[in-house]
This record gives sequence, C-alpha cells and structure tokens, in this order.
Amino acid sequence: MSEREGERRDDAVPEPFPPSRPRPIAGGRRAEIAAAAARFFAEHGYHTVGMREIAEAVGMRGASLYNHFAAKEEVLYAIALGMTKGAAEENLPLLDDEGTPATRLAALLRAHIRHLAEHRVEHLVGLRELSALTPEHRAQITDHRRYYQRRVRDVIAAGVRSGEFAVDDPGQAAVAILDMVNGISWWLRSEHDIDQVVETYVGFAIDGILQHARER
Amino acid sequence: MSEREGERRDDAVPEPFPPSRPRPIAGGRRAEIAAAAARFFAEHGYHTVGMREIAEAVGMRGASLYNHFAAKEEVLYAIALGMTKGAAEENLPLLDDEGTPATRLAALLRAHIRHLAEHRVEHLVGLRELSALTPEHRAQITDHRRYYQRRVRDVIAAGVRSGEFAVDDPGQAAVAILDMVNGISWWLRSEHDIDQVVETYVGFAIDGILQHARER
DNA sequence: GTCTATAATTGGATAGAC
DNA sequence: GTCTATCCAATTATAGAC
Repeated sequence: MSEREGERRDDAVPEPFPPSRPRPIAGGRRAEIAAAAARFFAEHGYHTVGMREIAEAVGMRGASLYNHFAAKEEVLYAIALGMTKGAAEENLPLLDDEGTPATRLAALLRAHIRHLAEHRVEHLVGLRELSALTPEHRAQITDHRRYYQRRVRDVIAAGVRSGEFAVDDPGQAAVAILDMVNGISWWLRSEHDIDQVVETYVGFAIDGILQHARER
Repeated sequence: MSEREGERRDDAVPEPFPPSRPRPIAGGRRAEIAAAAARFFAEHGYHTVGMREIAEAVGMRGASLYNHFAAKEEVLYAIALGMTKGAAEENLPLLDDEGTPATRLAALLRAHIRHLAEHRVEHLVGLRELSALTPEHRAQITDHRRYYQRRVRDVIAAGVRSGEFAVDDPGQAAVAILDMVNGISWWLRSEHDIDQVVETYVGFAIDGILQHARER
C-alpha cells in the first residue's frame, strides 16, 4: 500500500523497448514529404492518394520521391512509426516521474492528448491505415502500441494497489481509456479549445473510469 | 427536475430520421455478398480487396457481382448503412422505454455493444472506410451517426437535469462514451466474454464517466 | 443471372539523361 | 537529386453470348 523508498516503484519500467531505429523521420526533405503525405492520407485515405499528388504538394515530380522513400508503403510506415514510437518516447517517461499513480497517469494523459492534437493527421492515419502496411511493419507498429498500453495498465494497477483507483480489471480500463482519448483525433478541429478538451478527458479517465477517490 | 406526466420526457425523440430506404441489405444474394465483402474489407482494407476476391467467396465470377451492386462502392455503402442505420433502428427505441435516464442509457449501451459484437466486421468497416465512400454516401452515414450521438447526448442531459448524472458537458460526454465503446470493435475477438465486456463498459460509462450517484 | 473476354484507366515503380 | 518518359501490373467495369 505504501511505496518503497521513493526510488523503486511497483510499476517501474518493464523491459525497455528494442532499439530499432530504421531512419529518422525528421531531417528535411523526408520529413516534409511524410507530413504532406499524412495530410492527404488523413483526408482521402491511403490508397486513393497517388505518389504524384504527394510529390506535387512538396514541389517535385512523382519519380523524385523514390530518392527519399523506397516505396509508397515506406512513407506510410514512417508516418505510423513517428506517431507510435514518437508518442511513446515523448510521453511515457512521465510515468517515471515523482508522484502518485493518479498524478503520473494524469500527466501522461495530458501529454498524450496534446501530442495527439499536434500530430492529428499522423495519428488518424496511424490508427486507420494499419491494414495497408506490410505484415512486418504492421507488427512493429502493433508492438509499440501494445507496449504503450501495457505501461498504462501497469500504472493503473499500481493505483489500484495503493487504493487510489477502484477498477476490477486494469488492463480493460487501460484499453477503454486509450480508445476514448484516441477517439479525439477523429473529431478534433482547430476551433476546439484544447485545454478544455484535455481537462475534460483527464477528468473522465481519472475521476470517472478509474473512480479516483473524490470524497476525501 | 421531475418528469411531466410520465408520458412526455424532456429527452423525447427529436425529429424522426428521414425515411431514406435505398434497398434492403437483407434479402438473399445481396446480403450474402455484403457479408463476405465486409469480412474481407475488415481484414485487408477496402482498396486492397478486389471484386474477384469477393465473388469467389460467394461462388461466382467477378462480373456477376454487378447484377447485384452497381459498383464496388455500393457494396461498401450497403455495409456502412446497414451498420449505422441498422444500429439506430434497433437500439434507439430503448431510449423511449420506461425508466430513469440512467436505466434507459444503460439499456441502450448494452444493446449497442451487443449489436457491435454481432456485426463486428461491418462496424469496423463502417468506422474506418468512410473516406472510400462518395461524398453523398459519406454524408448519409455521417448524418445517421450524428443523430445517434444526439440522442445519447439528450438522455445524458436529461440525467443531469434529474440529478442522476454529474457532467458539465453532455455532448462531450456522449462523444467520449461512444468513442470508448466503439473502440471495442477494434480488439474484440470471439474468445472474449461478451457479457463481461458489456457490464464492464456500462460501468465505465454510467458509474464512471457520468458519475452516477453511487453513495446513496 | 451467370459466364468469358476484354476494354479502359489508373498508379506504383524504373531507366537513364542531366 | 531531380527530371522526362515509360513500363507494367492490377482492377473496376462493360459487352454480349448462353
């Protein structure tokens, strides 16, 4: 029920994720192409967008794209990877900060929703176009998402043990919360007040689903 | 704060949805084709599945499909419509039954999740392949979903007025709840215990997000 | 209503000059 | 690294016999 020493926590980081580092998406032309492609993919769907269309958006001809990506599918993979792997690397460290499970999870969710809002199109594409990836690439993306989900489950489980949260199945709660917040990328528009959305959803998750003790 | 007469309720059905009735999806060959297509679309994505593949699954040649559907996109439309319109027609009447907002919404969510579990592939396709529809068809589907969402919002608002629920923004709560439960279609497998999932999620929504008074 | 055959188009990817 | 030109494969949809 109490934490041990303040150094180790019972939801401490499990095996760190394998150091696969295919190629950085950030780095000039490549990033520019991926960003343009993500916008088109999000609006019209992966298969209806042609290489020529993407090329035109960044001011080159279709054939020139192959100097930056070996195939169209590689563009999609870069987008999906930047979203899943990127989100994991930027957000998950917050779970290792000081604080109770409730404060740490709240921090993660705030970062998660903000990340999702900033990379809305990439998120949408990464969620929706999984079936267009090669089996190998799809497996990579799925692994990253599973790892993320497991970390959330673990901090929820820690909160249940400490008495902060009251749910029967931390794994199911993690899935429900992540599906709920990821749903934001489907309807978020620039008109929305992000701060408002963030606080509302953190409340839904922590005070709502996880029944964070609110009477004391 | 109290209900008027027991006949009218303050979340009573708004304008009934327009009686567009393009063609019944149920009815022999057409339904068989749509069902097969839905399975393939869900697994591999709309654009990677060919008419030949669908035809083979129902024991005919690709060209013969055009005796039942005018185009491939019409198959997708039939699937999406059967899912959105079908769900609305089967589930929404539960909101007009007797009972408090909490019991009526719980009944709707139970039916919603069961409907989603029984038509899992259609649900997945209807959620994911919207961008492959013609603008007109996409607008139809979106209208149905908006109507469904509005009905959920209204019953939540009624629950807030009656003091059963405690949320600031019923519309936002409706979106969050529907995104959460619709997320089920992404990971549900036949191994899962549906009854368990249903009760867990109804709890997340009613007792959790909506903070249904649980201390009295 | 199903078939065979094929039209018509699209779009990913490559060759090779510059 | 970008271009022009082109190949090539895949796929929706149609024509017309049965």
